[in-house]
Amino acid sequence: MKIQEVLQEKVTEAINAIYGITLPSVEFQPTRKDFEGDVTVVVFPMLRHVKGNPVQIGEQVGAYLVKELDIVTSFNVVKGFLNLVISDAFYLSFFNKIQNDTAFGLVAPSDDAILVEYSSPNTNKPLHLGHIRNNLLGYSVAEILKASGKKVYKTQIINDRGIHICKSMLAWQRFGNGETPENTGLKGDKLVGNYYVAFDKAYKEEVAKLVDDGVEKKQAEKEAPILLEAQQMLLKWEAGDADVVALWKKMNGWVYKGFDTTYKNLGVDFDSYLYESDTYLLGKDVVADGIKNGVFYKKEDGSVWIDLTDEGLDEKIVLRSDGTAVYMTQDIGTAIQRVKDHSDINGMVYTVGNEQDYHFRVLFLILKKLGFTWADKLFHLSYGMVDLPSGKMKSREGTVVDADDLMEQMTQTAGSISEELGKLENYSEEEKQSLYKMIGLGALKYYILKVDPKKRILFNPEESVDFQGNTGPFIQYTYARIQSILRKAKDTNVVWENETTVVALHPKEKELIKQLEVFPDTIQLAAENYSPAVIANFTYDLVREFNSLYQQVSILGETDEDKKALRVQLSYKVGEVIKTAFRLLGISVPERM
RNA sequence: GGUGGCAUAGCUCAGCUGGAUAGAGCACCUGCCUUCUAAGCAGGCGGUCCUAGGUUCGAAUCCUAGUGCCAUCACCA
Repeated sequence: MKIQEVLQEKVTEAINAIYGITLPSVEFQPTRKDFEGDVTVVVFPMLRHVKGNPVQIGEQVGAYLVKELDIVTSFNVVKGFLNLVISDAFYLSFFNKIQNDTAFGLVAPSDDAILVEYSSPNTNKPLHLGHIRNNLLGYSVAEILKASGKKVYKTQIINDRGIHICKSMLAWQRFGNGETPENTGLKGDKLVGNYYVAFDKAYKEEVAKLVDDGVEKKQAEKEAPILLEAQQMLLKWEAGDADVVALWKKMNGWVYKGFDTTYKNLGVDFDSYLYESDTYLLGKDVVADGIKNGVFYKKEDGSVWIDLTDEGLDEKIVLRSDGTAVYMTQDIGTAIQRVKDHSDINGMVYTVGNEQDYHFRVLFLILKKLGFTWADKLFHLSYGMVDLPSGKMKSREGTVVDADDLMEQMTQTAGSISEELGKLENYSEEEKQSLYKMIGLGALKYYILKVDPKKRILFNPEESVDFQGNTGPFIQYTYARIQSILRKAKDTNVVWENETTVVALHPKEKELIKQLEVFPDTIQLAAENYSPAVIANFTYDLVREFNSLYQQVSILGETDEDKKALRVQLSYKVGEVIKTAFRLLGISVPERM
């Protein structure tokens, strides 16, 4: 049984015995470092039920607990706080229980399934830093949900059709001279992205020329020939024009290959994909039914709307006057399709930036009004933008931090730091490169995931991501250090796999076990809040606690064999927890660094 | 203008959903490598928790109003 449950029961019992009153609940918190004790009972909330002086109540309850419970060895009362000292025996017994539990903290997957959507890029340009945050968040939340006991499907919907890809296609036709990823050596998504930029340049030139000729700017922006041509191309695509479709397939193929490389480097994956070209017509039937049910209504021009003013929102269009689908139509269809495809799911998570908060509020509300009971189980995992000091990133203007470049740069930085420290004499060049990548990406991922998803991130490319302090490499370093201890322990035949027989703990050892103890709750908390940051902060605290122990006491130099074994055991367990926690963040840990 | 989000040390962030003297990292300053990896440890400096009210034993946390920044309110996706 957990310590809080035991204490809860006994504190209630104590109050009942002394005052004859049954408390509905008892409030606990970890004792602050400046006071003696491990667990603190907050007496103040009891005053609502028990009349008396908080200090006196604390004293009485404390005395009762010490008498009745072996695990409470002593207590002190400060104001309304009853600080309890918990026996070493309790922590030792807890540690004995978990030390060989390879699934410590994890809950076995149940039938409670959930679908997590993330990434979902457009196919006309390469992935950038904004996508990195999306991917890391979505992947990590999926892993955390899995660890918390859910069955998880990772998926994404690829926006492979629309005017944006037509722009790249048109520019490539016009200026491309037959360039391909093969004959240029460029990554496919980069090549296609270049033509998206080329389109924008040509378009702006045409607009400027029209304006020079006396056309109104707004008019010119609508009438630039190259834009009209791109719109024509989209119509042809929708009509199934063979040439256009062939070009579309070819260029999307290049992009997918490029994306695959980026995803692989980033270490994210998916269980299934949906393509907008397959789903963009879904939802139209639903809209038709919705009109019959009176959920939607048709305007004179034929466009279809929903009135959400009663819910404090606006009117929203769900079908154009020409009968074509809008974004919302497609999302309605996609949601329904997903429920059909995964009959076991009990919820969906959409990892999409907070600029679309309104869209998802409307989407969920529409689905609810349409009578889908699962609409209540949808969650928009909304996250803040990644901005540069110069402002927002814009692909068309080339002010983006490219995902591949950033990963490469992080890897190089990790490499130069490593070289400088020079701890890897007997590593091959290949091993070194893979380690640098692990560290560089660890720094990047941790940097992004440690902040609350809701918050905006300001990314300054000039000031490189740190490798010291509260960072990924710091935690990886601690893991590597532990592995070094374990290797040496093995070499010197330290036996540490058995239950410990030590009876008294060093204060630092106790602190470390206390931190290990909260790991399972931390995973649940992270899952409830869809927040990898919770895991990151926990891991950082654990590592700091370990490093403090490491500097203060000798592990392998300990002369008492039992104590030495316990410290090795503890090191091992801390290493395992770091590894598990980092796996939930999508970060690998090295044997050496 | 309406709606939503955010505001904590010079900078980047925590703060367990109302508890004790608000915590870390970076930066700056002191110490600690002939002993398990110094990407580390120990310490110092640094705060009007945006402002003003309110709720209560108790507020960075909850409520109200205001200020600032961001997003959003399209027959774009």
